[in-house]
Amino acid sequence: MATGKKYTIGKLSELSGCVIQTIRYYEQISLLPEPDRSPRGHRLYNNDLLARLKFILRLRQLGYNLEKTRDLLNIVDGGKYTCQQIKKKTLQHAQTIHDKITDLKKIETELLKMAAQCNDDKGRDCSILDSLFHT
Amino acid sequence: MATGKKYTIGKLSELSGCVIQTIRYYEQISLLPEPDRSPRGHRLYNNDLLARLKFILRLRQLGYNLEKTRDLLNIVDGGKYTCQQIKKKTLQHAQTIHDKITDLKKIETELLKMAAQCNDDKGRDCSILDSLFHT
DNA sequence: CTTGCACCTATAGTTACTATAGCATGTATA
DNA sequence: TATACATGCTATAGTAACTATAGGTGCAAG
Repeated sequence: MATGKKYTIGKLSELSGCVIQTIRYYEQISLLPEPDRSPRGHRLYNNDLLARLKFILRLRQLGYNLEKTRDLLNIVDGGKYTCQQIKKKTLQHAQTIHDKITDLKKIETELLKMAAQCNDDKGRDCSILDSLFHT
Repeated sequence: MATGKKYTIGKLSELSGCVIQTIRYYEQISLLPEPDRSPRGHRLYNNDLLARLKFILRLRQLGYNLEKTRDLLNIVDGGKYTCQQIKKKTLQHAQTIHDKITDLKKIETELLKMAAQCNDDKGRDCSILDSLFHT
């Protein structure tokens, strides 16, 4: 099997949906390895790097921050993991997401409660501002 | 009715629960006005400023960013608002919180679905990584 | 007298990008 | 042949909302 296809950064951007600056940024912080370069000095990517970038983007979509993303990449790169470990980490992350949801729900409830107390007046006597000022 | 009590920034920090640096930061970005100064140049706050700071902190707790916070402060400062307006803004903000909750719930569902597909194996054949790599 | 405390200013660091300036090179067109 | 355009490059600054640090002042207690 010959060497696979090579993409410029523009093509990688197109294929991954990730803007060029972010790709370079991920390289800078070593989430992506330094790719080959053309004689002109342009970055050349292959399918492996495309897959790695997509993996990173998927984790970001799922709310992993870059540190957690790096952590997972290291584990996968090292090859010394068990499916159990990955599951545990996944559930831990799900829990942090769940905690955020809980916080936001509390906030939503408070906001709706405040809004419901409003007499919908055209005046300046505002129960919302009152409760904002006295809590 | 004599002039009210004056607090140093340390006291204001204690009374409000806001750290000193943040108080100075809010002053720097003009969320808080420049307070009086002692002969030594130390900031001196009064109850009005304490109330204003608490109001800001409350909005921050409720998920308002500084721009939205500033917006509300301007409205209150201007005095030209109706209770209706405030209610509308409150409900709009509640909606953005709700949207965040919706996003996070989607993420949580996906994470739990992935975790549920895991065979809990001690091996390296991991369905979670598979789905992460192929989505 | 010197140690400690509370305050001061100005500046840099954090996260995860995003945008800009200024440059090189290859291709398409006038 | 000249020039414009596209694509790439590096380095640096800006964003949000703080947080932390360095270096300095002045007062009071031991």
